[in-house]
Amino acid sequence: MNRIPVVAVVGPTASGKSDLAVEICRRFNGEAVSADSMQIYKGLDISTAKPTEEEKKGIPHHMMDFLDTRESFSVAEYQSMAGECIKDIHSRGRLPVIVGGTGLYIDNLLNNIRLTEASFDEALREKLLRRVDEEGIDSLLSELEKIDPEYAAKMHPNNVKRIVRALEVWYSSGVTMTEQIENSHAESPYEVLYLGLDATDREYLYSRINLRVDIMLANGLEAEARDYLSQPDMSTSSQAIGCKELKPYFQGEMTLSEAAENLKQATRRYAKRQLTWFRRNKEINWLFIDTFSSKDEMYEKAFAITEEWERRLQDVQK
RNA sequence: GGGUGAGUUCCCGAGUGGCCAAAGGGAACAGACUGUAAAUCUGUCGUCAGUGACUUCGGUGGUUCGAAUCCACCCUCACCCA
Repeated sequence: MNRIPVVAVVGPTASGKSDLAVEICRRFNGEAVSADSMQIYKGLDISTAKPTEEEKKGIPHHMMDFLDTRESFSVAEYQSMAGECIKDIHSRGRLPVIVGGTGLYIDNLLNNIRLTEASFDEALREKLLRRVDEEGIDSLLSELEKIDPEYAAKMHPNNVKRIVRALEVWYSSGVTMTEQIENSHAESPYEVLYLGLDATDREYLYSRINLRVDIMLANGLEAEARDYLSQPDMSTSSQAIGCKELKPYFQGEMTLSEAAENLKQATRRYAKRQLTWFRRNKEINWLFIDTFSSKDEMYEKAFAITEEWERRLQDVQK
């Protein structure tokens, strides 16, 4: 079976993924496929740090800027939509370049994880959540122990979301979470080259984040947040870092600079969690942005790795 | 000049004679993660050797078998009176 070659540019926020992806696309005839749980939304241009038209340099960007902020979204939808994008780009003879910081989306997509058959049942979740309030989580955890002792053993009692989800999967599909995970490993249709961005000095990354938040503020983040927060009924998008941190300022509970500090901190913590996620993927070719004397030098290194990967792919096909 | 209150481990903050290396929170660091993932959860968090030792609670001295906790003086800060 011939796999579809895909380049994946991953890393924490503010590490320079978008720029690198664009350069890879320019050099290798590619198109970008965003893997970002928040850039899928329309609006929120500043807070989610979407690349501007100028920064895109004419490269098509898929899976970005198409969903209303009131709509919820999930990994499963991402996986199937992005999968279609990849197929389409490949069929046109171009290289799909996945770029983003949402590790879950990337892993599910590129490893071709098969999720449960059963679609998400909101009523069931509400029912289980109500039971948590009424009976306490211990009751649900011991129920899970009877159904799936292996998975239950890994659950901390505070981990309400995952305990509820495991029960949810069982009651809606008759499959335990342990079985589901075992069954999920399908063969991947992709041949992936992972390029990861990080910094040897964490402070270097953090100062880039701080700077970026200041730039966002200067570019009108406040107005974007005011506008966003004025609309009701948001789901997935309400979790985005950017607008919610400014709310206390709008409500007069803190100064703008205090809110900005919180926003920077939330972003730094997010970057750290992203790193934790990506670091366990041993296939990633890490590029440490603070070890290059210029952006171009870093791009050249990335190009070299990509060229070698392409060469190896061609050898295999011969 | 007088009075009152306060100074605790990176920060906030509890502790008012032994059970205190010192609650709790935050930050930081590390980890997890299978349909909410920019979310959620966990662990570590004075130092060193790892069931123990050592140095900490503004400073100095004292009381006591024993002090972050009591006493004296000093330093700093806040507020009040002049």
